Amino acid sequence: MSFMSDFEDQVRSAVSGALEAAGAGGLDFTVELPSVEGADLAVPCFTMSKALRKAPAAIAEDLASRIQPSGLIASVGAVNGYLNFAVDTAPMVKGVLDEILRCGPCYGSAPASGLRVNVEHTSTNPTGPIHVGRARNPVIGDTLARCLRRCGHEVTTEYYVNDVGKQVVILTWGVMNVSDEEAEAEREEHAKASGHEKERDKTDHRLVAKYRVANRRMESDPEVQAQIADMMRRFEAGDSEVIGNVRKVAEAMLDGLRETLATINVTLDRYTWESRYIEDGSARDVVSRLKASEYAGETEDGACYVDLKDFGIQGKNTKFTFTRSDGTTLYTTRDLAYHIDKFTRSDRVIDVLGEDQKLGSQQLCAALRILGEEGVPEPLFYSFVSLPEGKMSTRKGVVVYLDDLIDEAVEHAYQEIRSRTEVRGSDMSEERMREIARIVGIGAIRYNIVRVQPEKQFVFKWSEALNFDGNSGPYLQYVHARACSMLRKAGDFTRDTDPSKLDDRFEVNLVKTLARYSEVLKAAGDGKKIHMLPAYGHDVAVAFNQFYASVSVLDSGPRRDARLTLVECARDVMADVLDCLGMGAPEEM
RNA sequence: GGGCUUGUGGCUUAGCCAGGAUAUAGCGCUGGCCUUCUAAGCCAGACGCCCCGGGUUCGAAUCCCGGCGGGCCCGCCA
Repeated sequence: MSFMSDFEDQVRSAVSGALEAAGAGGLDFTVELPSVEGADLAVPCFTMSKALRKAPAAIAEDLASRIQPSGLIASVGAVNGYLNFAVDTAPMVKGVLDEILRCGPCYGSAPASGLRVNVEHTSTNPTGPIHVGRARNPVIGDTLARCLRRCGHEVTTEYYVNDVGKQVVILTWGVMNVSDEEAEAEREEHAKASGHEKERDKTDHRLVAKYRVANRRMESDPEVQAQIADMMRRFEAGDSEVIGNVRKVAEAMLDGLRETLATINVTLDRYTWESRYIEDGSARDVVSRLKASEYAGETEDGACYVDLKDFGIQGKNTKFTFTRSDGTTLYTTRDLAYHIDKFTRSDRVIDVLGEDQKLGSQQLCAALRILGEEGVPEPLFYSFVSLPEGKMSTRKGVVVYLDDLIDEAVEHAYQEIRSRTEVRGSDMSEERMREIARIVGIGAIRYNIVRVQPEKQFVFKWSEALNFDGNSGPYLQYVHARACSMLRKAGDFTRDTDPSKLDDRFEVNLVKTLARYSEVLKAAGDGKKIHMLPAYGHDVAVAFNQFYASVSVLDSGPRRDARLTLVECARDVMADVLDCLGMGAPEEM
């Protein structure tokens, strides 16, 4: 149990007691975080006004006079119709710091819940490199997974690989039919158009050139179109040669994507291939179960659907088709089989999806209910990232690749580090500077993505992506590096959590901020509000920097050990926040 | 056309679901702070009809209704 929730419990019972004494026992009230300084929790008295037939201000005065500060409650006051409570800072400071030192990296985390949570994220079609338009998905998904682990759950992250369908078949046709020379020419042209010297030598970038050429040729050449259509037919008929080729190409592309994901600290526990649900017959099973349902119907051509109008789906989207007229399954049918499968191995299923999937996800949930499945996936939607000039498109080449963004951010970080080491006259090695530049550049990218609520539209701007000041990833990392530097310079010290030595307002404020961590993790993980986490990290950083600026830790006589202990605790919490954000925690920068 | 979503200082953004005190923070802007623990920092300041109009309420950025602007979706695609 965290310190602040103990405090809240005491406030609740104090107010209940006071109401009882005032002859209004059982009256409902809320406890909230005050927006004014000098109070740690507040109880608004406006709602009690009617029942007590008294002005809120008078109620607050009356209740305040009936509460004796005790336990963790240091003071009670009546202001503007609110009951304001201040926490007793001494036990708070000691309690929180002792807890951080006792728990180590587990501080803030909840005990094991035994709940199996599956987080599906990224799942981009293996037809081209990841671009910033889609980059929100892995960052949101990975951050959420890290939060959920800290909420005590057994988390599995999973990538659903779409190796079925026209797009991968076109790519496969391209890989088999477009010559390396032709692809190279395409790459050069594309590089020129996007302002690069040359395209990078990386599997996914090499393969996507063939995909682009294949798309162009298909549009202009009916013969190519026929070949691709033939491949599609053979694929759906279960031709093992075609399926094998497609799988091989998709694997190669996926290797490139995995490499990119790994550089931004995203690794997934499991890759599930869509074709598997055709092979193992579970998609067919879904078909026969849906056909047997009372909502099933069939078009004149023989395509099958279920009508979802009783499931809250509006307008002309109520017919959810699950087989073509030739009887073959559709993406959505296989997605049903996939979700049924996920629920056999998870208690809670979360899908991180682009906003274009909203209707599809609703239909999926309705179909699962028709199938009598108990579990329903929880979608987490994000809006697309666009460029100032408009939407990104792999095929048109209007795109900023995540790999390019990473390079740019790392280079920018390197320049910053180099100029700083010069100013400071430190002798950091070239290798070390490069290493830290990676941590800082990648941290900036991840932070920049999660700091905004997922549903908000996001226009990609280099100036924002490369902002290393203020509300940025490097700002948090800087605090960690500063704290490490101080602890390095301090040498050995004896841990001291004596609150009488930590009574400066900035010290108390820093501890209060550290005390909030577990609540933040709960909201960010279980509540799926991951943007709370970067905001919290920013709060910790601000509190630390204020403390840093107001006292000279290494030169503070009898308070030195206590202050160093606070520095250590702040650094450890910040290190965990950074890790939860999938960012590195550099010891110098 | 219908559905979903979004609109908060010049720009970006928190708060909205569970309505309450002077609306959060960053960039940018103005002015201060490095002989002393990393100035990627700290301090002070200016900048807001919380898209518009109604309604509910003692009280609305928040809830309801109606507009307007942006985004997404409405395939026997994936």
